[in-house]
Amino acid sequence: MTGRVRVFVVDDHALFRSGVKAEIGDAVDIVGDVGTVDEAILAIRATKPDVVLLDVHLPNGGGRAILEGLADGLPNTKCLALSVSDAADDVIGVIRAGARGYVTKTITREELLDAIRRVHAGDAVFSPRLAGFVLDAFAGSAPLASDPEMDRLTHREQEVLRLIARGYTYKEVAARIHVSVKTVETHVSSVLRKLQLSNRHELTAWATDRRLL
Amino acid sequence: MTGRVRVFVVDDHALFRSGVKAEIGDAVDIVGDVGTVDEAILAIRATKPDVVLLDVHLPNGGGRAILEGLADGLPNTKCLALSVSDAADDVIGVIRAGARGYVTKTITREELLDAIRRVHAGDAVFSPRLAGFVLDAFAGSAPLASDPEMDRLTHREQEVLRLIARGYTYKEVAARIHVSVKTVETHVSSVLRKLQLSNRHELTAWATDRRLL
DNA sequence: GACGCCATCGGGGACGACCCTGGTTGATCC
DNA sequence: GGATCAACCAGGGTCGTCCCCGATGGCGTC
Repeated sequence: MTGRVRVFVVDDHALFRSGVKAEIGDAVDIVGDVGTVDEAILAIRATKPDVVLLDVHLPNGGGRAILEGLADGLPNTKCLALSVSDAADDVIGVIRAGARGYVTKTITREELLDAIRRVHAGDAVFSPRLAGFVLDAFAGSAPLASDPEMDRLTHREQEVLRLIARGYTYKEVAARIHVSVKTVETHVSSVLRKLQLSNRHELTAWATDRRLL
Repeated sequence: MTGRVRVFVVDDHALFRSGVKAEIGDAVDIVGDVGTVDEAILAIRATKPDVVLLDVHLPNGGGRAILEGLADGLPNTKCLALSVSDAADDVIGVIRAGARGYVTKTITREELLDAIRRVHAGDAVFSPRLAGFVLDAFAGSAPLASDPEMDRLTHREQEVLRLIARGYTYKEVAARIHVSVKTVETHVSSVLRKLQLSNRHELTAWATDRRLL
C-alpha cells in the first residue's frame, strides 16, 4: 500500500490516455492503461486497481461491456465513467451497469483528482446536472398515467385483473369480490381477449410492466 | 428575484428549524418553516421555494408523504433530505419519492450551504457513502451471489426453476432442455419442496425477489 | 458392494386454468 | 320497444399443474 490511489485508464484513444497520465500521474499511481474491452477486463482483474477511469464509448460494447465483465469479484475496485457524452442514456446505462460516478472530459485536473478520490472513498461523483438523469430514472420511471389499453376494460375487469396478476386463484378472487368462480372465469377471459394475452403469466408480466401492482 | 436561494424548512422539531434559520438565514432566504406534513404541502405550494430542506422522519408519513403530495407541479422546487438517519432504506425511499439529495444532520454550516446551492443548480448531493446506497439499488445490485437456499438446489433444478419462473409451461421447459415433461414435473416438485413453496406463482415471486430473471 | 444422491422416466389422480356455448338481469340510448 | 352492454351465472370440455406411487442407471463415498 503506497497511500496513493491506484488508477487504471481505459480509453480507445492512446493520446487521451497519455494526457491523463501526464496530467495526474504525479498525484496517483497509474497502474495500467489499455484501449480495448478484452484487454481491459483481463488487465483490471490482474492489477486490481482502486479506481478505473472508463471511457463510455469503446468498440465492442463500450464501457458497459467492461463493467458487466467485471461484475463479479473486485469489490474494492470502483469505476468512474469518463466520457465526452452527456446524454442521459449513456449516463443511466453505465450507472446501471455498476459505475460509481460519471464525469465529462471537460473536467479539470483538480476536479478529476477530486472525483477519483471521492469515488475511491465510496462516494458517487457526477458532473453537475448529470446526477439528475440518474435520479429521474430512479425516482419516477414511467408515470404511465392513463393507459388506453386499460380504459378498454370495465371496472370489474380491472379489479379482477389486479387480483389475478398478483397470483390469486380464480377461487380466491371469487371469494374476495363475492361472486362465483364462473364469473371470475368470464372476466378473466374478457381481459385476456381484450389485451390479446394468452394466459395469466403473460398477464402478470403485462401488469408488472405497467406497475399496476 | 433576489439572487439569493429561497429555502423552505420542514422539520417536526421547532428548535431544529430555529437552528437552521440562525445558521444559514444570513446566506439564503428562509421563506417558511413548518413541522407537519399537511402544513408543508400547502405552504410549499404557496411559496414555491427553490429548495426544501426536508426531514425524513415526521409524523403522518414522513418526508415521503410530502414528496408524493408535491409530485405534480413545482418543477423548479428541489427537495434536499436532511436527516439524522443514515439507513439505506431511508435514503433510497426518499430519493425514489423524488428528493434530489440526502445529507445527514451532522453536516456543517458551509457544507449545508454548498449542498443547497448544488441542489438548486440541478446537481444531486449526498453525504459520502450514502450515494452508494442509491447506486446499489439502482444498478439492480443486490449482489445476492451465493444464496444458501439456492445452493440446496441441484444444477438441473436451478435450470428448471429459472424457466418456470419466467412463465414457461412444463411442456415448453421439457422441449427446451430436451427431457420429458415428467422429468420437468419431478424437478419442479423438488424445487417447490426444498424452497417450501406451494405453487409456481410463489416461485415466480421468490425468483423476482432475488432477481434471478 | 451397499448406500445415497442425482437425473431420467412412467401411471394415475385431483384440481386449477382457460375456452366455448349458452342463459338472466338491469341500465342506458335512440 | 328494441338494441346494446355490463355483470352475473352454468355446463362441459381440454389441457396444465402438482401430487402420489413407483422404476432405472450413473456416480461418488464409506
